[in-house]
Amino acid sequence: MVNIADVAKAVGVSRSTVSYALSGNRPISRETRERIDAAIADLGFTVNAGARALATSQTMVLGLLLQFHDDEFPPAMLQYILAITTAARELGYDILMITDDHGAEAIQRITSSNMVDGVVLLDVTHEDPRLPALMKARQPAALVGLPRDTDELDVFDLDFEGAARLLVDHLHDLGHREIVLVSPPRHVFDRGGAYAWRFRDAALERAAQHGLTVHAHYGESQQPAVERSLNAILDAHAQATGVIVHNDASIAALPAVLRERGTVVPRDLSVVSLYPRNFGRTFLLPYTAVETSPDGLGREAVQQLVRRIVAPQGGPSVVRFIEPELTDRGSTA
Amino acid sequence: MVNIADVAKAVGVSRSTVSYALSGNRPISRETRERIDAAIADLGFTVNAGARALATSQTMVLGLLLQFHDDEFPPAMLQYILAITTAARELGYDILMITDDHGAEAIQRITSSNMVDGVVLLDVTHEDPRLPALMKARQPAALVGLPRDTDELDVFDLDFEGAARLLVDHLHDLGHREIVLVSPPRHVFDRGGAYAWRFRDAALERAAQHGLTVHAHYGESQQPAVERSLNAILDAHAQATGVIVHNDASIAALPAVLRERGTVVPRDLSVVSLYPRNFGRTFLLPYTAVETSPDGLGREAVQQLVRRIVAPQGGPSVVRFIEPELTDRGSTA
DNA sequence: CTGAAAGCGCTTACAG
DNA sequence: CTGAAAGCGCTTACAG
Repeated sequence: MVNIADVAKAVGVSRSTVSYALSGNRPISRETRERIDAAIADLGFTVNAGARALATSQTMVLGLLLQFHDDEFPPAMLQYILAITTAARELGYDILMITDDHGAEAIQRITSSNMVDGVVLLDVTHEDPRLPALMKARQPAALVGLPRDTDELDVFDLDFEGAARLLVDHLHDLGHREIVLVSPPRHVFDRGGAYAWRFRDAALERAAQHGLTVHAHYGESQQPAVERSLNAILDAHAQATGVIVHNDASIAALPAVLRERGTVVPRDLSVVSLYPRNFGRTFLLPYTAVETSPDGLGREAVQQLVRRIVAPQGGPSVVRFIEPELTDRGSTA
Repeated sequence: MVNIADVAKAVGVSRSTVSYALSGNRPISRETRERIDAAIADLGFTVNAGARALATSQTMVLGLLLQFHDDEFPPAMLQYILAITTAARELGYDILMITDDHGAEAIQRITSSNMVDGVVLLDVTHEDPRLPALMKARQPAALVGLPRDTDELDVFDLDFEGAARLLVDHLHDLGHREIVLVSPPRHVFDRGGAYAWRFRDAALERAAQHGLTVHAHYGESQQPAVERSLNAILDAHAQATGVIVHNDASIAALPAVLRERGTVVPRDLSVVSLYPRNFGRTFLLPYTAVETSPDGLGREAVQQLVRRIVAPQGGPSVVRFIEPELTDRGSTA
């Protein structure tokens, strides 16, 4: 292992000079700087991450906490992971992936041992059991998903209420009077996935204002139950002219289900939904939809987290709801 | 920050005694050990990861290198990530996720700075540009995917040749004489995804031995091209009685395509494929298939990597091909 | 069974 | 513009 002392010796300067040349934290004469750079390249020197972390109390690593629930939709989760990793890298940070079942313990483990400078929490629930551990940690955090109590927390999420209103309005404006809503599975509600009821309740409320009839149902998240439940729901409401699908697994399965039923969109049924734009690469999703943005959400969370790391007392906590945007793909009439 | 000196002071012993109590690397009297444990719990002490890494030259972190190509199938990739992270955790390691575009530089960066004790490489290609950086690294590696030159490398992959033979034999034994093969997209071949041609070439060879006619085609990886290409391929070979799909995106899209075409499996067409068992949770995949095993593959790779870390000179390099297993789901006749 | 001390490889006030 | 030295928080031979 070539270390900073080797470089210093090769150049004939002190270790501190090499260190300052590395960090730029004090002026170095052009000549010594160049000789130092040359020696570093020559010897193939790289700063030892552990030593630097020990000296500076900064690891340049962020923890990413996720839990792969059964109802999680793999493509969505992967998109979050990639977006967060990329955003972090752009700011000079690496990502420590934590998928432990016991998130609270994992947070305690990586923060108290100083393995990370901050933490990103995915899939935050209403009463997220990981939050107490987070509050005790020295390091700041950024959440994706809305907890009940947002005090002192930086939170990022889609504006699901707004998205629901946008979609209900869209159907209402087109003249639909009876619609079906396919929500996430019941156990998403049970475990506190606030996005599920935030969307549903806002949709129901808006529909009531419009005098619309809405049949709200839990969808499923795993095949073959997804198809079965979609068929059962559609069977039960043959007179409905529109459907709002707020359920990744269900919207992915919908095209095949509708083909099998001989239902033509939008002639026989209008369909609107809510999913990341690039799901369309993996699935055939020709539906008018509000675009959730795992990329944007992940990126904003990371940026805010890094801001906090750099300036721990940098302003009040933020709760940011991404504004929903509707993309019309002609699946409504 | 409470450190080991604080614990030592609280108990009235030396720092080394606390350290040895922590590691168990030398006998400690029961009484002192208990008082140390109590003090640790009391003060909420946790070993500082950076300091330990510096002292031991071990980080207990593994690097996981992946690149999300356009042709990558999200559910498959996520499964690898989760399997590897879980397997690592069971052995006491955390995962540093690296998704950089320039894998070689990233390897150089995390290994030379000693951020990781070893590296897992996903999606290894025939002439993988990351391998030179790997050979230069102090840390050992485990590859998932077969490179041209496996010297000194621990490599894990499915036995794609065996899988191809198994599927060809299966169709042949049922009396099929003309079959279609849907391979990964052309650019997977171009960039050196050896699994693509290993499967195809073995299938063609076996078919020739049997006197079967095989129409081999590149499939696509992104919608809507996936459906379009499947339809074109099926149109072109209406007389074929069986199809082998070696392409995640295509097999996921196949049920909808066949419904649309009015093709009933296996009455009109026999279908066999190759995909991870639990794709069936996300997609409706009622097809007889060889089960690829991202979980098993990832786990074996991690276990071997950790073995190497613990015993750097521990035996010759291994190239392990997982034996293919056929699950009959009745999609052939 | 336990302690004093060197060392891991950095950074950064302190001095000049 | 540069150097000598303390310190970050551990581990582990060396001694007893």
